[in-house]
Amino acid sequence: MKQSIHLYKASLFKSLAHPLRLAILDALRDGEKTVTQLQELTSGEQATISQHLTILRNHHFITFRKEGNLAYYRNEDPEVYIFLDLGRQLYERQLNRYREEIDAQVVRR
Amino acid sequence: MKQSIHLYKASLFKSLAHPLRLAILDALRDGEKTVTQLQELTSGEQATISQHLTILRNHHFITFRKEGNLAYYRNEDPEVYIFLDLGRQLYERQLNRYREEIDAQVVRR
DNA sequence: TTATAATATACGAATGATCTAATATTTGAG
DNA sequence: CTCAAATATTAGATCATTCGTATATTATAA
Repeated sequence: MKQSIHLYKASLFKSLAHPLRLAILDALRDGEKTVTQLQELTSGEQATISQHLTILRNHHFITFRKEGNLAYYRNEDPEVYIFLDLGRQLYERQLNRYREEIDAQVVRR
Repeated sequence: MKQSIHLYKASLFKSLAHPLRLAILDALRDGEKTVTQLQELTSGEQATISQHLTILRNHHFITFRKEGNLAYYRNEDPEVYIFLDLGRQLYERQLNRYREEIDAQVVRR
């Protein structure tokens, strides 16, 4: 049955379906960052960031190394960016469609 | 900054992050289906299906036509399938691991 | 007109996700 | 050892999503 596939895929999408987690992944596009740096880049609370990092780690999108008392996080699966970028295309197509609708309405008057 | 993009993308992912909605989209791969057919294919409750159809409609992934008292739903944005398939391909290894976990849980009940 | 089938909607209950605040852990400095 | 900085974890409160049940709507048939 395909139900387990749908469950898995749903959990995959869910893990990406949060603005802060997307911001974190974007911030890690150009190499590793400490938690503090991620806090500054995304303007999220310390505990909140840490929790979202855990979620992304659990899904193997990111990993980290410890150096002293700093944790350097980095992307673990570059293909997630292909995925995110394709999501961007979807977004843009829908935006264009929406614009066309608006334009059509304006013309009709 | 990019916060609104992240918000939008998150809502996009969220709209796909449900097993039943994924099942519906899959069922519509080979052409239009009535709500009753979708109910049978996905074994979801009538009201539940209808609610999920509304969510997918709001995101312009699907649309429908009315014929008599039947509603024929169909895909509105083929690119969503490229997106769904990419997710599948890229994470198949993880999927297998996860599927084993789920199946093990199902068997246990 | 009444009845029935197909679908949609409304709304509260249940469930799940996220945030906040407090506390714990680890490391290095002094 | 004690302290401070960085990060993680926990518990409860809050918020969002989903589901179940009931009701509404619409089209058709009788």
